[in-house]
Amino acid sequence: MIRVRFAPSPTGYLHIGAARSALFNWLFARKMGGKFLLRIEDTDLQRSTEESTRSIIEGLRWLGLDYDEEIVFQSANAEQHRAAANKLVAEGKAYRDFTPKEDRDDAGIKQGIADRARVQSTEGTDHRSNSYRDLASEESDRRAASGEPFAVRLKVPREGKTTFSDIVYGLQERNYSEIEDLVLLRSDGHPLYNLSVVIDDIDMCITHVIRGQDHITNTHKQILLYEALGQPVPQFAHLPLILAPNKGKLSKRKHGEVVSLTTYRDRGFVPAAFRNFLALLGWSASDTKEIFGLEELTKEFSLEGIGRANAIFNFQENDPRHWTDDKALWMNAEYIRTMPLEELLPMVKAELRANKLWREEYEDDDRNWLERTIDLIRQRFHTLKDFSLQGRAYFSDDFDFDDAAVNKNLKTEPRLRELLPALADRLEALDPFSHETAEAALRQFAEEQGVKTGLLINGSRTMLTGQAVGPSMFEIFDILGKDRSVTRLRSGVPWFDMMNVLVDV
RNA sequence: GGCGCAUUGGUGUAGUUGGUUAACACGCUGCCCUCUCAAGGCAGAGAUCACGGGUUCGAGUCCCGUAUGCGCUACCA
Repeated sequence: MIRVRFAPSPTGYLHIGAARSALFNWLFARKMGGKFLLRIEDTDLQRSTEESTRSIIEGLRWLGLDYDEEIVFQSANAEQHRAAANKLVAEGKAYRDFTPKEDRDDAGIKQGIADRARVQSTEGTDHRSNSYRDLASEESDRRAASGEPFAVRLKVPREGKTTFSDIVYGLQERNYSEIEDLVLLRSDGHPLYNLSVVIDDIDMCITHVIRGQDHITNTHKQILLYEALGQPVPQFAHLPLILAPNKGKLSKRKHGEVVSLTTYRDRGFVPAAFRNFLALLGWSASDTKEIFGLEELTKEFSLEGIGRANAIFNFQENDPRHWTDDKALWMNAEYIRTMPLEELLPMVKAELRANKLWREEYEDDDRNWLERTIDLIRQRFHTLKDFSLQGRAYFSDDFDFDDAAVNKNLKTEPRLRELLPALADRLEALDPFSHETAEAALRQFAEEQGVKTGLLINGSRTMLTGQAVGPSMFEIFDILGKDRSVTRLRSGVPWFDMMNVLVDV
């Protein structure tokens, strides 16, 4: 039975890279009929927050990635991790290091690594040599018993190498000489990442570890631990990373909200669309298909289809039109206009409700009208937000007029101020009032007045919706109905707004 | 500094065991459609497949080197 896990550390929002890891794990589990488990790696108690845990769970739910079994909180297993480390000490596979802990701040660490490496290469000192490694166990026990603080380090063999075959990257080798005796337990007894991961993965019977490529060097250390513990080593599949447009790391500090999954929910993405986009970052089916529903995705997915090169998440920070990857935006629009209406409806409902545009009649009496309207306006929308923003005039009489639209479609022809109310009179007299009759009436009226139909059409569009763009005008008349159409054509609001503008100037 | 990984048009990717004009999607340009804007249709620009050697009749595909980028190198995860 295949068992995989998604193991985020709850130190912030759910990063889209992590979300993709979760997706790939989930897809693999579902495809293989295995289990997808969730483990919260909250061993860093200072940085872990409950809020972050909540947002991770919410994010997974939003993407439709349900997990099996209970969530495992890594911090709850600390005792077990310690016991494993102590067992390794007792067996002589790990040792106590009584070297006093160095105090280093986060910023100094990267520099410290480089400095130490330089010293090592120029002076030939081996930072890996540790005098406590071969301390007699009696002596070690005595000092520990006397209360002297110590860290526990794994005894990495002097000679040899670790080897594993990564499902994505192929054969990986690393000489033991390049691996430091890693710390398992801090001097305050706190278990460290590599230990905890291995113990928990063993405990959860994980068969395949699918995670970011940044863990590839950790994998060698972890294999050493599996071996020391006498446990079978799982399969590994490392994923290429998702990078920023400058090919740098994608981080919240530098790039802000584009990297947070919740942003996509809040800005009106359809989960299926974003999930589809995410799946295509670093993975592809061999054919040219790109639009995948969940079932298709599950069916087509395979670890072999994952590429090795890091992918760039292409967005332009200071351009609202390209605030995130163009393809993601396109994908979302594609889903909005083509997905089954009954799947879209609940999302639109939530959006309208959040903006106080929802009416209960939409559930029953006006259900049909709602469906027709949504189906009509969704053709041009890019996000769910558009239903309450650009689409506002369809659901409320209280909507704004776009300045550019007023300028272009109304202001340029002052005669419209009389023509449109006159058109309203014609429309009011219609019976029945429909797409066809409205069109015929408008065209005839235009001819009588000696004006272009386009003038009346575009003017009407702006009067009725506040916008310069939108569906075919006669569809709008039909959807809005006679009363609202007529009222809005007679309304002086946009003209009034314009006068205000003029007065202000 | 060391180790590892990667490198196909602006971006995401295809390119089967090496074989004619390097394919698809997004984006971009133009045209058609048209009451606007999309969608859709058509056409197009954009890649000496990072660079340099080599193997071969023939290399994006194999080998070596170089460069660049990224990752790791912590008593962080």
